[in-house]
Amino acid sequence: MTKVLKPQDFAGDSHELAPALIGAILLVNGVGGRIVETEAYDRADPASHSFSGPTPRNQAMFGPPGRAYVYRSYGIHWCLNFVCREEGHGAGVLIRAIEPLQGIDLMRARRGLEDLRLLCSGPGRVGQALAITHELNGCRLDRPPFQVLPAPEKTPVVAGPRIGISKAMELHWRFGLSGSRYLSRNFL
DNA sequence: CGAACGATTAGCT
DNA sequence: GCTAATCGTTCGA
Repeated sequence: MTKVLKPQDFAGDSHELAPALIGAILLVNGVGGRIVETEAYDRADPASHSFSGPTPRNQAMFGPPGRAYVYRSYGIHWCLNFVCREEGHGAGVLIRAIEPLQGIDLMRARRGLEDLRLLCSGPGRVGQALAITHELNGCRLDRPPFQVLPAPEKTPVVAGPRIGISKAMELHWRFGLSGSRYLSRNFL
């Protein structure tokens, strides 16, 4: 019986939780794999959706930690975040890439793609492969359909600038599993 | 009420 | 490397 991460495990700062989640297992209805890339976002961070305070879209970020914040990206993709820190703070960790491990055939069917390497290597791709939609916004991560298992003690993590943002580029809040071939992009 | 803009991706040059 | 696709959210008038 493997222990799942509980809400209190998500109570830390986003830039501390994001690297700690590298190597953790994320499953949605039993489908998913190992988290190999994350990014941290914070209320005091101009690049964060929560920077300007609560709005209808980002309300989940201001709710209790240990829940999902799901948003639509570019009108096309669904992206998954883990809400962290204490309730009302508006911090979260974006799940940018996972290494496919379970339900691979189903993920291939959802993505219309064979290549393992392209299956979940990007936040929009993760959303499509795991069938993430707005219905999961605000849902607890320690209950079905979610399952999040902790990362091993020794997990080599690398950091770098976040991707696709135009503000706060100096914050190196993108984290990856060192040497993984399932990253959305390599680290310099 | 209108307009600009994305925490992106796939496909083409 | 460059750009279209596509639409909800946010902000200014």
